[in-house]
Amino acid sequence: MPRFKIPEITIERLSIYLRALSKFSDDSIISSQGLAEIVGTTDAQVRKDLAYFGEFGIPGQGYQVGKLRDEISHILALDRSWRLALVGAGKLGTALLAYPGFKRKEFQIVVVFDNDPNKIGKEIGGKVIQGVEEIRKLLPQYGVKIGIITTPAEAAQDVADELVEGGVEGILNFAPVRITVPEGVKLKNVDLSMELEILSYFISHQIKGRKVKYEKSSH
Amino acid sequence: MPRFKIPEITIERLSIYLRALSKFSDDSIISSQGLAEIVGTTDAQVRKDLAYFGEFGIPGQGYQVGKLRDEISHILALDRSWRLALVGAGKLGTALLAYPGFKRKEFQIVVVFDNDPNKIGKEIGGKVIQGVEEIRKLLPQYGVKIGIITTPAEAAQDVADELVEGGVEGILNFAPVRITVPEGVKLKNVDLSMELEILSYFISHQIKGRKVKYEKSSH
DNA sequence: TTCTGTGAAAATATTCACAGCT
DNA sequence: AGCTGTGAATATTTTCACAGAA
Repeated sequence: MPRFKIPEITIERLSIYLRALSKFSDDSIISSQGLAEIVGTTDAQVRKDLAYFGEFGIPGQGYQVGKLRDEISHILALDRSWRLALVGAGKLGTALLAYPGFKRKEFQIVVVFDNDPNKIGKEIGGKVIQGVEEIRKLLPQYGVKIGIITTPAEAAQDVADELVEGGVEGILNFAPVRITVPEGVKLKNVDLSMELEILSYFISHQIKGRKVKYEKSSH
Repeated sequence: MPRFKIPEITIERLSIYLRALSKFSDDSIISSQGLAEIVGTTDAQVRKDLAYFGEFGIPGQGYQVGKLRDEISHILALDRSWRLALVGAGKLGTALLAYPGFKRKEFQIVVVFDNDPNKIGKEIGGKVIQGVEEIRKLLPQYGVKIGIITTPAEAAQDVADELVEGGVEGILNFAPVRITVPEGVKLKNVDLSMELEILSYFISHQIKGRKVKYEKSSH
């Protein structure tokens, strides 16, 4: 099995498998086919994805759910606790503070920053909002390794730079703008407009499930 | 050029190209290489993506920004107006109502639903919150074609079913659960936890930019 | 027998490299 | 001279199909 250069899509699927497994009891057994059906892929795909990392299954049986969950958690490094910083205490930031997926022991938002003097010092989700100029000083103190950007587009690059200065190793960017980070920092953009635009494309090109040929707008 | 079966990744990139173009004036010219550098891909990739849909460039020159923007907008069906329904008037829903990417003339949230009797009848973002049992009746009246689910996980599948009954052609699901929809309805899951888990994986496997081989947790 | 793990084959996606247009 | 559009070559990802383990 390959040791690195695992495609991101495989990691995404591991995450999906993990969620699907949560519906089963630890000591139950699930086959690659069973798991594949739940998440909408093929049995071969499931086996290939898992086989990158080891031999977790029992031939003739399948995968023991509890063990598989532990293995995937370990692969995704979810058997540790990540400390996160949230920058941008607006509506989206507030929503994320309450989002179930962000309220897990593996991912804890431990500091919140904003640049609005009216917000600084106030509490949000149990955290006192800090000024953005404190980022690079406070991140090491809080042991933050992941930063979440929920600022307006204009501020995003500056905030990213500060987060990098503060020593984060990963950034989740919700601001609707592409930002750049140095090598060695992992950046994930979550672009909500893009998702809508993709829907827009597929809806208008798949009307009634038919294959519709593309029509040029001009010439 | 192919007429259908365009990979989703190409559509994603078109969306990214479109955003990158917004920084330039309509009558400026940009080369595939210039665009590629901004969005972090290759010139060949840009040309290939665009060539699926037509010949938009000028050999020896590049692409005229205004024209290219119009063409991509047309491909993505952004030269029309989509009417959306939002189900789940919680924090995330409220945040989305205010999200810049969702406040464009192309995408208008025209109705909001919730199942909380305390919320129904109240206003949010200028819309009166309707009860979820009204979904299938009201969607056709409002001309809604896209539904956004921001409910808790438990409610998501039921809501999706209602949206489908109401005639939506696309669903953007923010609930942290996989849902299923019939053929002909396009589903996009936005899984915020997954993004964090991917970061978790890459950070812990790329420490100091080194290739670190994976260590099995057992055996 | 059933289902895993995995090479080999097939399908997709990306990159190369260049003819031809401006 | 410079840059597009595009077949051909590569590279990557998925699927097939089967030997071997339980």
